[in-house]
Amino acid sequence: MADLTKEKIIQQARMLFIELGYEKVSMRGIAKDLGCSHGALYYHFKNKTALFSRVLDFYFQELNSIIDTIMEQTENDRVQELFLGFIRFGLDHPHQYELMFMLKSEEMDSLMQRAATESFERFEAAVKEAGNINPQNGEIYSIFLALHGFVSLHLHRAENFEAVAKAAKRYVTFLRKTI
Amino acid sequence: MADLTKEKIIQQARMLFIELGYEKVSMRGIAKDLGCSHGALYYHFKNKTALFSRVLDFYFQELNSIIDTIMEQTENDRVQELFLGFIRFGLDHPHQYELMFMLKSEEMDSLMQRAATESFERFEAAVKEAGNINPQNGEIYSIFLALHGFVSLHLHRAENFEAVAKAAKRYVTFLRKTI
DNA sequence: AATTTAATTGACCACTGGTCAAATAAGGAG
DNA sequence: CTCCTTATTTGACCAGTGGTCAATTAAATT
Repeated sequence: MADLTKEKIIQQARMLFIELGYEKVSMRGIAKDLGCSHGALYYHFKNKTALFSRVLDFYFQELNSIIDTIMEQTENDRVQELFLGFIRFGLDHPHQYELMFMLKSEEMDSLMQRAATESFERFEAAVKEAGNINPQNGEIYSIFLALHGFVSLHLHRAENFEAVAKAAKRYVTFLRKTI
Repeated sequence: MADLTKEKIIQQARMLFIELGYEKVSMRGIAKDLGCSHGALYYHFKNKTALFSRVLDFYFQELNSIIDTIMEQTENDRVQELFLGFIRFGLDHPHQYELMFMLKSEEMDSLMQRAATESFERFEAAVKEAGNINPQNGEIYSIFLALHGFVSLHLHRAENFEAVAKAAKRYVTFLRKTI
């Protein structure tokens, strides 16, 4: 027994959520893919929300590692890379981005905000370091919001990042002017 | 009979969607409030989505009329008023805003885009007129996206517009610099 | 071997969106 | 008024959902 671990459940759920979105993934669906009953899932996670919040952690880790990778570069304009990197991440992983930043859910809010805030702080620190600046008054937060606006409204119109790469670059240039 | 009109259904649904959000409103719930069976609703609207899209039209009309009202002013900086007006609308009607701009739904997309696009065009024309400018390359669209970013991320953290009025004004000033 | 603990099952509940044959009401036509 | 057609409305029904829980099974401990 016990080959049904929390980890295995999270991994399976992770793929399903990305493929189908939050609503269309059912606990029974996850259980079926894992070859167990849906009741078993409720032994490991108290409800669908709790399972999803664990999956969310994974998603944010991915975004964090993208930021880290960009910061390891030396030759490029890393501020621009950070801005574009965020947009690219959103548009190339639309379902995932939606789950991370566009899902509304009472109980989820605090959990999501935890990871989301952490990701933002990493983003903010990276921008400061890359741009060798130290703006206050939440200017970087404003930029973050603006990037989110771009992503969220292009999410389902654009096929992927490449499809709006030009517009994204223009937008990023437009935003850079402000700091 | 026939005192159950499309209009009555739309009005009741309109309030319920705002109060509870899309998911938590059920056709049975609407029917109960109207004193009819849920089956009757399916005579007037082919499904929940179709009913909701009619409700959405109402919501966008409200936004449109806010834009119109601002444009009737003469003394104020109407560009700033337009930007702030959009943010205020979003934060003071969070549920409604969510339904208008943050709901993802396959079939809904085209319908929502129709009304949303119309609203944006009105916004764009207003900004051009108020600012006496004619920017190209979708700069106004960029600003619209940026405003949406601000609203969407403050939607459930802020109690209402007043709670973030200062940040909103800073943000708007920040955006104005770009055109 | 006996007992305790960890995990799993599947029947069950109240709910959802949606369908549809049947019942009901309304309006004309003769 | 009757007959027929058309416009509504009902409520049983379906497949599906998230969630609960007593009963069972497997594993570890004594």
